[in-house]
Amino acid sequence: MSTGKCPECGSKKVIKDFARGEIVCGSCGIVIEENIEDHRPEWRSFDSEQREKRARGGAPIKYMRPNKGLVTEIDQYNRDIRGAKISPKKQAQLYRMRKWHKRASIASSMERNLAIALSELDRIASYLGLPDSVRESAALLYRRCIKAELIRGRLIESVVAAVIYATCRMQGNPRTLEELSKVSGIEKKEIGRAYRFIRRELSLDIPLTDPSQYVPKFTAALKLSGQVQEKAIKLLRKAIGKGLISGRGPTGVAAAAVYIASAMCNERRTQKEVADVAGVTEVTIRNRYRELKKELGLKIAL
DNA sequence: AAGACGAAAGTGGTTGA
DNA sequence: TCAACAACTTTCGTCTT
Repeated sequence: MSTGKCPECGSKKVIKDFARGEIVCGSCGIVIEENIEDHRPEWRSFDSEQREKRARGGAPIKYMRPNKGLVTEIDQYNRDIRGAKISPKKQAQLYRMRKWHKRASIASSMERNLAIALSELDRIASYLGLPDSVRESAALLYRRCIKAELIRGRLIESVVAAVIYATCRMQGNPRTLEELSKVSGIEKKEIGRAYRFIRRELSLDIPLTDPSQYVPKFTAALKLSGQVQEKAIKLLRKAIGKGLISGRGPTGVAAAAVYIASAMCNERRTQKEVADVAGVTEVTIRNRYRELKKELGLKIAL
């Protein structure tokens, strides 16, 4: 193995040439080792925070993810496969080939981007069981993002997730950032950031999420009757009328309403059960529940 | 024993200077 | 860019069923 010392001449000038996969002695030129693997990360980092985020075990990302590694390249060395120099005429030809290859790549990068994005979009959509209408609108929205050049500098996946998030909300079928994060593998804040960005740049008009939109999901997950569902939505209507929900997380409010409604209909669920399906804590339910009870003057036997 | 309740301290994100 | 801030979570002790 590479000891940092040349076995032939003893010189310490040992050079790792990753482009050729060789370890050579910088002094006498002997090849110490052939076919070495490049253990350098395939990413660059600009500060320690990034380095921590990107460092990981396993194979380079480009082999784990389809499409990402699939770019053809014409390398920069004017040599044939045996390493011999090639004629000036051929060199000129190679130069032109490189040039046009590069141009063609850029022209098709948009197409490729879209292709990756659409397959990812489809994957997430089926994972979340979204209807075709959502997929269509989401795809359309993504195309708008490309046109407006909003993708550059962002992971395709995070934009896709943001687009789906936005579309779901616009169609009154909201998903939480949590859910998107789970199926896309992108961090919640990253999706949120991308979402806010495209909403601003495309000036999308997306209203605040109405808590009652979450109610059917929660009641279904808790196997509660339609009666409870209606009751919960009625409670929320009143609460909204009193301006009780502004600034509150919609899931928390919805969860509290479901909790109250379940108790009122004698189909009681514990705070913990409701909290789990809603993705909030019991404490939050209690806080919302307290507010609802107070403001709506509810008398409930609990 | 399990659930409900609430206080206090901690966390991550938004906002306004 | 930074500090203040609101919403939410975590943790923990107490009370109720």
